Amino acid sequence: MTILVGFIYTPVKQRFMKLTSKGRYAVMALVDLAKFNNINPVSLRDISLRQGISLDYLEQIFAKLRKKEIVQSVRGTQGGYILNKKAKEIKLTNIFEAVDEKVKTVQCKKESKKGCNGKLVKCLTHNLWDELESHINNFFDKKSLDDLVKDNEEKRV
Amino acid sequence: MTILVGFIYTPVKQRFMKLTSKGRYAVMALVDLAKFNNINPVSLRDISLRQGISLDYLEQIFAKLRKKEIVQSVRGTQGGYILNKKAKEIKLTNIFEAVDEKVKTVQCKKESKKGCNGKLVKCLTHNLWDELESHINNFFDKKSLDDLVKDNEEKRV
DNA sequence: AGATACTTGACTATTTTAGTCGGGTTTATA
DNA sequence: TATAAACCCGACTAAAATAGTCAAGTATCT
Repeated sequence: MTILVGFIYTPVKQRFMKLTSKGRYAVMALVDLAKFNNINPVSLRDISLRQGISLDYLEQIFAKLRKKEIVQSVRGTQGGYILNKKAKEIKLTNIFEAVDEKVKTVQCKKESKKGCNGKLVKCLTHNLWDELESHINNFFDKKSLDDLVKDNEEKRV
Repeated sequence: MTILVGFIYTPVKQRFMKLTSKGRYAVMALVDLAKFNNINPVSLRDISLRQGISLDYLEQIFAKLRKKEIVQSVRGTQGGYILNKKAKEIKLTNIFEAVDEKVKTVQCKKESKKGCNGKLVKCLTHNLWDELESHINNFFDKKSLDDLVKDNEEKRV
């Protein structure tokens, strides 16, 4: 039963944090790319086969990565993708940003003079989400593609 | 174009990490409850009004919290909910678990003898997701409801 | 010329989210 | 004892997001 008097309830439909297959695929594909990125470009077909990701979906993901200048494309036969920066300089944050995975936990705008949820005060848990956000982003900011490749090589030995 | 020879591609539809309004509402509501949980039970109606969360939705959320014994219900007039444990003993992990917010980053089963994605080896980024999972859960395991209430009181002063 | 590979954009089945809605039952109090 | 406040329960749903698919290109190497 919803009977609210003198109070307009405005639903908040927005998801406030996500991390899905798209982001995971992007990272997996880039680690693969970084590993095989010696001289020749790596084709999406190869990545698709090795990593078990739909080729069509990979194309979408790489279009985004290209726009954000994380990879460069080489067209034609023997073409593919190469990294556009050193693996050390590509942080997880950059990758997730590129493919639209947000780690934004607070939907209240900092610029606005109002508090959260249209109220005049900060919501009770505002600081928590702020903290959480930086906790996670801190992790992503530190981790580079290079770390992942090295981590992977170590485990192989 | 998807032309894969000798390779059966099995899509993974599963989201691997989420944290949405339901979890946020649960935490907000419980902080509210903990603050006003002195002698009398707190009604969902009051929480709804104070926190701007749909009453119907709150009822769903509290049903789950009750099943997990985080809150206790008091029926009848002047009824409501009370905490079933000390605020110090209720960790964020418990809350998120209760309302089905998973922080499970790896979909590969640890028990299975196979690796990830049905392959024989771990996927390239397996360790990353493992690390991320414990990084986040570590944060949630430490934070208790009591911390949040105190944090809130401090900021008021 | 032909094959390989990237490029673009539209389309879609399925699932999830964030609720709503309608009917209960329980209990304090007037 | 009537009533209203509160919890209880299950079904339903609009909208959005996800994880793709599909079609029709263009560029480049051999």
